[in-house]
Amino acid sequence: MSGMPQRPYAPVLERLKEAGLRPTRQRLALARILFTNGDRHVTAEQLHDEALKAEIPVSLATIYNTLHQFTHAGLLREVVVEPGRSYFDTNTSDHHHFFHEQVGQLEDIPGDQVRLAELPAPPSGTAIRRVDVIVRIRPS
Amino acid sequence: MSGMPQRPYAPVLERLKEAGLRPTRQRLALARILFTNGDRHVTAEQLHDEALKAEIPVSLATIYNTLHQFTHAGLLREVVVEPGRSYFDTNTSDHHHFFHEQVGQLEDIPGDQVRLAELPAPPSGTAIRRVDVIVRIRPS
DNA sequence: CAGCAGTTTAGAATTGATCTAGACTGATTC
DNA sequence: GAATCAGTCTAGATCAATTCTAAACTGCTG
Ligand SMILES: [Mn+2]
Ligand SMILES: [Mn+2]
Ligand SMILES: [Zn+2]
Ligand SMILES: [Zn+2]
Repeated sequence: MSGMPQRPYAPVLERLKEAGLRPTRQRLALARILFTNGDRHVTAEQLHDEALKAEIPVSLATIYNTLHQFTHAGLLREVVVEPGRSYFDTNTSDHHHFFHEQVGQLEDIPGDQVRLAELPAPPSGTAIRRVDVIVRIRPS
Repeated sequence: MSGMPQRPYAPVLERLKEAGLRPTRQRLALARILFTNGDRHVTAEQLHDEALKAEIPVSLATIYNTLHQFTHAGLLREVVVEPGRSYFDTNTSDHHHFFHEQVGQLEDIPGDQVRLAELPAPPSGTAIRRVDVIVRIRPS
């Protein structure tokens, strides 16, 4: 047992380099957790727990640093749906979200499934940076 | 100087009674600040400051209590746009928002100025509780 | 392999919000 | 109007998420 890691580091290493981020032990490990498991929406706390379970002792401060660096590098996108807690989205393409309030869980809505037929012009002197559509759902 | 207050208490008193909330000194004062100045988007901290400036010493705990009671009574609506801070909206009609990120300020978009032409069905077993559209803007 | 900018980290600090338990008060009853 | 009491208010403690700090560490480059 235990030869090479289940998942290769090469692709995420490449992503970090492209983003101009030094591929440190912690960043590599976190990038692998985040980017080799399909689209994800994680909180800092969740990622921290996962890292520790995967035997990667990372401090919470580094989790926050890394999440923000990845976000600023365009590898992640921050989504705010609840006061007091941020979610980080590995899907950086144009899309929107269901938010399951009881569970605190985000789910993608493909970008083409929400059409904003009409959108007002931004107040003069301002430009639109991003449009977020949050569809809040609950068990029925 | 100082006869009757600039703004009458009667109308807000009426609103409180209708909502089944006992019209206490603090609730009356806060309701007057909130509801007799047009549509507003305030944080707890902002409302607290305003109250103190208006010579109405209210504790921060009461500010939070009141904001939540008003929200649950349908007099206010909570809007989440930033991690770590909630805004309370005196406009409870169906509408959406510009959010000026640099300033931390919300601005109404009339409900009919955003049309969601297409909206996906909610995941089975769930129902839509509310749809929030946040248009994030910045100075250009 | 020396040097150093960039990175990580433990722990303290900050922030917005909530909780607690006791004091207060608006409404109701006599 | 005084007594009563559920509902309300408040100071202060507490909490959860996040950020900050300053010192140790580590990936590069020369
Ligand atoms: Mn950031
Ligand atoms: Mn609430
Ligand atoms: Zn997403
Ligand atoms: Zn509004």
